[in-house]
Amino acid sequence: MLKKERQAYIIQQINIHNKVLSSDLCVQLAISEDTVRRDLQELAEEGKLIKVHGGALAKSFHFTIESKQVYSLPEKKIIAHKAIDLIKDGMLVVISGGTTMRELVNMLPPDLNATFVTTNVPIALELLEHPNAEVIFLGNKLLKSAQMAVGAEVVQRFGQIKADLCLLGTNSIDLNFGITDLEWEIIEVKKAMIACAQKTVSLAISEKLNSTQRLQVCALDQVDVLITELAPSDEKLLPYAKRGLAIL
Amino acid sequence: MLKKERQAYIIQQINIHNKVLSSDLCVQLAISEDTVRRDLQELAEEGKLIKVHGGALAKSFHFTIESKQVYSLPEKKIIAHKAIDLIKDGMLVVISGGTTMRELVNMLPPDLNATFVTTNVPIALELLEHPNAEVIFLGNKLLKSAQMAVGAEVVQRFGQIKADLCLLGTNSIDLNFGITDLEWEIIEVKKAMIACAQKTVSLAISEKLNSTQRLQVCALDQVDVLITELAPSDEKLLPYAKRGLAIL
DNA sequence: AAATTATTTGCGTGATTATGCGGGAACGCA
DNA sequence: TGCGTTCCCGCATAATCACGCAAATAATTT
Repeated sequence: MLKKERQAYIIQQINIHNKVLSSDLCVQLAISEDTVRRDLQELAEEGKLIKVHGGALAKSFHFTIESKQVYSLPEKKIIAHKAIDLIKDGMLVVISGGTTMRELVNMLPPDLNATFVTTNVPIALELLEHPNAEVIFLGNKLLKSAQMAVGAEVVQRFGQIKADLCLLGTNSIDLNFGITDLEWEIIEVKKAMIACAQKTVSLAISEKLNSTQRLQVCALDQVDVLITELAPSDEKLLPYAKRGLAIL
Repeated sequence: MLKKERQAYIIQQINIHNKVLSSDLCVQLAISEDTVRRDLQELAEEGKLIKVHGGALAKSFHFTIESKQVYSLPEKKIIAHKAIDLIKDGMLVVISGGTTMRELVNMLPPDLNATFVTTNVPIALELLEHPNAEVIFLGNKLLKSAQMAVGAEVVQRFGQIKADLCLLGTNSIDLNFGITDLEWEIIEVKKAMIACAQKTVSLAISEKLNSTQRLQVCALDQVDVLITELAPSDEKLLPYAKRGLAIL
């Protein structure tokens, strides 16, 4: 990867998030911290960003935006990192929404060549920033609360897809009730996503474990892999492992 | 192999990948690195690409220009304001992309009850913020450069819609060539948008007037209304008025 | 057709640039 | 204060570049 490409990538990240961490960048770009630091320094000298301890900030950084730190909870990063290892070149990946997924898309290695299918608008937008990802948006009527497309049209078109992987942001997962969610229209779409993929991965921070909501998305045995921020050996995850789920 | 052939090949590679590595080229073309470097240098002097350490990048490789969005020009607000007056309760509005449209969506009166159809991701996201708008996203493969869905699927689905209004962000409009644009896939979609709507409105800042690009979206007589930031009586707009367009 | 001239190419040399690593200093947080 | 992280500096290495030169090729003239 060329230096200028890298720096363009950094600028892009800055424009999206208003900040970057050196530690993130050196993982995403697979280069040493020194190189990242040198890039940031160079960009700072050109006035394209502001260098700070541990990373850099956008030039237009108003410290009011600081409060929007919700997105970079370290747990979500851990989860995202684990999930990314499952995505290989050439795969067709179905991906849902949520802040964890945003983090995941953001951390995708730039040289990954995969196709992503989603119905979630912010995720699609984030995916478009990736240099090599092909993005397919299954559209229809958009649901405001979830910022995603829903309805029969979407469900039907998932039926025409054979995906390798389904990455599912999970609100509630439980030993008996499986994955559950709140709104009927969302359930419908998630069901279709699971049905069309060979392998279903549930991404959930540990506090979502053993919680339920009103409507069932799928039974536990339809989930192949469970990813949380905990170590796979954590005792909270034991019951799930016993039920045949792979734990990452 | 002739020098011209080689350079044509390099340009072609640049167009496909947005970059080339010197090391790749000298293998692919079976020539020495020196020759490659000399070719790249020559092409760089002709302004056909940008030479960097280790290879070259496409001319269109922006990353200094990113700050353009920060300053939303007041002209766009004026245009947006005029266009909003055309949207009435209960209407079905087809809307394209661009910063002007973003501004427009942003300025929509909160009590407006209308349905919007779009294929543009940022516009969809912006529309979702509106309390009463119903949003329909016609999805398919997404085109990175325009952040919008393109392809036959989209065109076909526009064919199933009868819209009241088509709001078209316009890159180039000209008396003889009508509305023109750059990429074939975008043209296809815009044509479909125009075809499905009763009334087509072109939104363009005045500097786009009397400019053309390679591909035609539609002839001038297919446009019903032209909106610029200028006063309707401005002499620059006279020729368009004479051709039967309503000027706002 | 032969000779001359101009252009292009490949190679060697040494300079320049890019990157990663180690060690110690500086920083930030508890 | 102490600990972990981040930063800065110098150095080693490898890749890339720039320059001159000579051989090869193409173009032009005689």
